Formats: sequence, C-alpha cells, structure tokens
Amino acid sequence: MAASVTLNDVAKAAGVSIASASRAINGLDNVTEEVRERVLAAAGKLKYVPHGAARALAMSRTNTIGVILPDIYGEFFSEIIRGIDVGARASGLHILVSGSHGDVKEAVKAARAMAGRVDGLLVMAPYADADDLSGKLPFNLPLVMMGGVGGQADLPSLVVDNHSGALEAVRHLCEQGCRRIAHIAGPESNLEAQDRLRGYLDGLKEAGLSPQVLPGDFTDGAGYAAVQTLLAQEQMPDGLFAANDMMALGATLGLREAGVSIPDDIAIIGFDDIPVTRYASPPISTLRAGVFDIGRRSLELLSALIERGSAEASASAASLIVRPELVVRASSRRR
Amino acid sequence: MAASVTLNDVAKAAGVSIASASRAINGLDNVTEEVRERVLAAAGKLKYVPHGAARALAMSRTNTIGVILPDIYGEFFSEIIRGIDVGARASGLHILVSGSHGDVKEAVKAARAMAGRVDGLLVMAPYADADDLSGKLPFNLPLVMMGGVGGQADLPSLVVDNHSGALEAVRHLCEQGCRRIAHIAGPESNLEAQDRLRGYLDGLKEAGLSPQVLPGDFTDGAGYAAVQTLLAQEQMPDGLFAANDMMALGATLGLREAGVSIPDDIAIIGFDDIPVTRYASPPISTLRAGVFDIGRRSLELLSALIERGSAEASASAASLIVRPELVVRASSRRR
DNA sequence: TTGTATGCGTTATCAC
DNA sequence: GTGATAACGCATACAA
Repeated sequence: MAASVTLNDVAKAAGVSIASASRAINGLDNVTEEVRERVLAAAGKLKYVPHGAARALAMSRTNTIGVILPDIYGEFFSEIIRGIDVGARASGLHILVSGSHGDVKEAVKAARAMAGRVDGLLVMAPYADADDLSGKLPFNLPLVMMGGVGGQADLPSLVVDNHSGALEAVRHLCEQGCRRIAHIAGPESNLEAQDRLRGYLDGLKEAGLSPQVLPGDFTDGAGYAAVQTLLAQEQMPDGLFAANDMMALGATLGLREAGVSIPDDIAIIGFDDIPVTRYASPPISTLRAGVFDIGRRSLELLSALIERGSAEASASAASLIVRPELVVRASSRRR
Repeated sequence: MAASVTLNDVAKAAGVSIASASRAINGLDNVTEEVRERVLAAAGKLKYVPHGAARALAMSRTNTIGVILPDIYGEFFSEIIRGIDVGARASGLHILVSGSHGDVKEAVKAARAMAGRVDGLLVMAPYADADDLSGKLPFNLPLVMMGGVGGQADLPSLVVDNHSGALEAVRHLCEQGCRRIAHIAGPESNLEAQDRLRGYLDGLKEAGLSPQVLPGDFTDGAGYAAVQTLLAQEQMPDGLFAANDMMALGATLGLREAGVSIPDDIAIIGFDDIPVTRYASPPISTLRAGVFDIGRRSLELLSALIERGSAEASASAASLIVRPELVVRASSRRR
C-alpha cells in the first residue's frame, strides 16, 4: 500500500532502464536530454514519488536528524525546536522528534528507534542518571548533547553555564536591596536545576545571607504553590529566584492574587527567557540562556559533524559553554 | 558509517543463520530458547541496533507518521504537537515533523520527502490556494487534514467551526454592552482567518452595528500595531475581537501601555485558547478551539486509517467538525 | 550515454 | 526449529 508506483514502473513507462530513470530523476548529467524528458514525463504522469526508506538504505544517507527532548512542546522546548528548525532548513535536513518524558529509558528507546533513519542525533537529557546514555546512545552516529551538565560523557555538547547564571541572579537581587532571598528549585533529578541551586547557595553565602529553598518541578503550578508556602510564613522574603521562568510566572500569579506588590514588596527573577516572560505583568526578569540559539547552534554543530562524515569526530569535538545573560525587567527593577 | 554492526554480524557471532537471528531478536516463538539467548547475548555485546530504513523497506511499515504544520513551534502549534504526541505514544508511533512556513509548495515538498518514511500524514495547510494539495499530496498514503476549511478536497479532516465561533465572540461582546466592535483579522490568505472574519461581519450585521476591520497576521506584533491605529482614531471602539489569541495579547499590551482600561473601556476576546491567555493580565477571553484535542483526535483518526490499512478508506472517512467553546475571562467580563 | 548487476539491512517464504 | 534465498526500492560500479 505504501508507495505503489516505483522507479521501475517509471523506467518501464519511459522505455528506459531503471538506471537511466534514476539518473534522469536525480539530475545527473550523463543522460540525453531526450531521455530525461521522457522519464520526467512518465514520472509526472504516474505521480512517482521516491521511496525514502529505500533511498536511505541505498545511500546510507537520510537527510534527517533525530531530536530527543524531555518534551516536544511547551514554551521552552518549543523555542529549542524553533532554533533547530531554522538550522535544519538551512542545511536541508528533516527532523524526527521524540519526547523522552523525563525518562532515560525512554530516551534510549527513542534513540534506538531512530537508528538507520537519521544521520545524526541531537539529544537533551538533563537527568541525574544520564550516565547510562554515554554507553547506550552512540550507535556510532554523530551526536550532540544539548544542555545537561558539561562534559557529560565527554560527548560534544552545548551547555548553559547554570551556576554562573544563578550566581548572577542572586547578585542582581542583592543589588536591588534584597536581603531575604528565597529560591524555588527545579526537579531534584535535573542536572541543570542542581547547578542553579548550587549557584543560588553560593551566591547567598557570598552575600552572607541565609538561604531558603522551596521545592519545584519547573511548572507554573509549582511556582504558585511555593508562593502559598511563603505567604503562610511569619516573614515574607523580599527577593525570589525561580529556577525557571514558568515557575517565576506561577509565582507572580500567586503573589498578585495575594495583593503583594512586585517588585516593591518582593523582587522576582526567573531563568531561560522564554517568550511569555515579556507578556507577564510585570514582565519578568530572567537569565537569557539563548534557548533559540542553543537549538540552532546545536544543529549547526551536528550538521558539521555529519558533513565531516565520521562519528569519531564526535568524540573529539569540544563542548560549547553558553553563558547566560542577565535580562532585567520590571519584576526586579527597583530603581 | 551509519550503522556498522548489522544483523549479519550478530548471526555470525552467535553461530546461527541470519534468519534465526532475526527471529530471535523479534521475539518470534519458533526458535530454541538456547539459540535466542546466544543471539541476544551477541547482539548485546556487539551493541546491535536494528536499521530502521532497512526494516521499513522490508516490512513496508515505519511506525512513524508525518506531521506537516505551517510552523512547528509557538504556542498554538506547540499545543497541536502535544496532542499529536499524546496520541502517538498511545499508538506507538514516532513523529516526523516539518514546517511549511506558510507555503503550499513547501508543504508538498515536505510531504514528498516523507513518502516511504511514514505510514500516514497529518497535515495542516490553511492556505487559500491549498487546492493544489488535493492532487499533489496523497501518494496513496493515509492522510488526515487538520484545520483548514471543511471538506477541503474532501479528505478526512478535523476542522474548527470558525464562523460560528466568531459569531459567538461578537454576540458575547454585544451582551457585555459593546456597541462599537472592531476586529483584528488574520492573514488574508488564511482560510480559517477568512471564516472568522465572515463570522464577525455576520455578527455585526445581526446586531445592526457597523464593522471595523484591521489587518493582522496572527502575531502579537500585529495586535499591538492594530491598537496604535485604533488609538489614533477620534473614537475608540469599546469591544475588540482578535482573530487569534496572540493578536489579542499584543492588543492588551498596547492598550495597557496607553492607559486604556480592560475591560471597562474596551472589552477584548481572542480565539484558540492558547496557554498564555491565562497568564496575561487581565486573562484573555477566547474561544477554545481545543487545540490540544485537534492534535490528539487527528492522530487517532489517522491511526485508525492506518490500521484499517487502506488509503482508500481515507477518501471515504467523514470530517469531524469541532465547535469552539466560549471561555469568558476578565478581559471581557463587565458584570 | 545506456543497461546490467550488485548491495544496502531486514523480513518472509520456502524447503529442509 | 533452522537455514538458504528472494523480495523491498533505489543508487551505483562496471561493462558495453
């Protein structure tokens, strides 16, 4: 059922060999103009469409890259995908996506399913137990890791310097006069969240302040819940650093509901700079990790690896470390 | 380079024929337990991973569906993808995505590239000149159209009743006491936008009001720009219906900047119910098209077509029409 | 320039 | 139960 009319049919209809038909269709120059026209005409009439899998098998080239993300939707991942898409279009590559849903096993399974169907892999797996990946992922396929912790399995990767970003967030809040700075953490098993937490703790130590960490899971609901905890305390913090923007957003919602003024009563800053931060009221300060760029540059890196041909190059490539940039908006600007 | 260790290698290492190796790995029952263990052990040691393209070619089954959207990121499409992803996981299908970037040619090109690599196609192409699709798209592959206009090329499809949704939006604004209701339109070539515009015009006629239509392109920037036009008028409208939520969002931003009160000075309603509408201030009223459900149900429909096997079934399947639901939030609630 | 034949990695149909 | 072997649809080295 799949693809009924084959190159063979076209060749037959045009009265040439299958080889000539192939050449004509692929635009090679060693075919008479007359033959080419006959073949193309036949192909058009029969509505011939090349069979991707067959071509991939014959050429061992798919012009497709596999993308494995924790999820394939939502503000954050959507931006990553946008970056990848832009890069992919530039390189003429298609995208096979898969969500690992926070599970390493799923990620490995997805990668296995992609073998032989992609020319390279772009994977983001910020899981604590991601060491498993190093051994199970590379089916000698070019591979680029996105995010996660630097040097993970010393694969080529693009990582964000989460620690220094968090540090900067804390320093910024201090500069705005905050003295009691709380932190809404990301999932405990998330490596990036861990680094951000460490940065927060180091920042507070540096400033001689005492930390307060609330649990979170990167969702706006968690931000909202954390704020409820805060509101129940005898004393509210005057600064809040959320491990990502969605939680910061949820926090502002809860705070507004409670009539707490932002940034006067409490200054807020998030992390990632997803688009929605600009639409919030007040607009949320954040650390721009360049989510879009992470996607785009990862793809460029991968694309280069693919062109260079060898999967070995993959093992030698250096990791790019992206340093997040402080973006101050109304949620934390006091003067 | 692609996938170096093949089934042949495994068979050789296990000292069996390639046929037995295949059977053992695929869990068929006609193999000795002893052979199976030997094969699995060899496969594990050699890190064998089946070659997707080869398997697809041999089985003419890819367990993958192709998804073609105008774009593969952003609030709206991200929600569609989420729906598709949920359905796909349930059916054990992988997803090959591609953005057509508003161009029919691109969509066709993407579809061609997917032939032989997917078991079915899910396409959204709300373009005015999408008639081309009907002839060029179906490479006798199961196909489901998402959105667009109903009965487009009488392919099985899932469409939103944009006209009735728009009508409802206008009626709602009227009920809130609005007398001068403006509309920010979507792209002229977009079929869904056209229907929403028609619904708006019909609604105004019904209420005996005179329309004002501002051009737009579904981006927040367009909403913002439209508001600037409005602000420059001698008399502002007291109701605003944006053809989608992003434009409504941009409009509220512009209005807030100008110190116009929402909904007291002007009531606002959008269309689609993308997640960000809830985070806006004030939260934006909208028509819930069930973006997520469109994705999920489209996939279910496609999945069923694939199981049923025939591409012909595709031609007989009926179209599902989704009627959007009015969601009233603070941006248009006056009492 | 054109056609023939082989291989890509699997599955599936046979005999054994 | 197991092992040759023929597809699957295409590209290509080689021969003509």
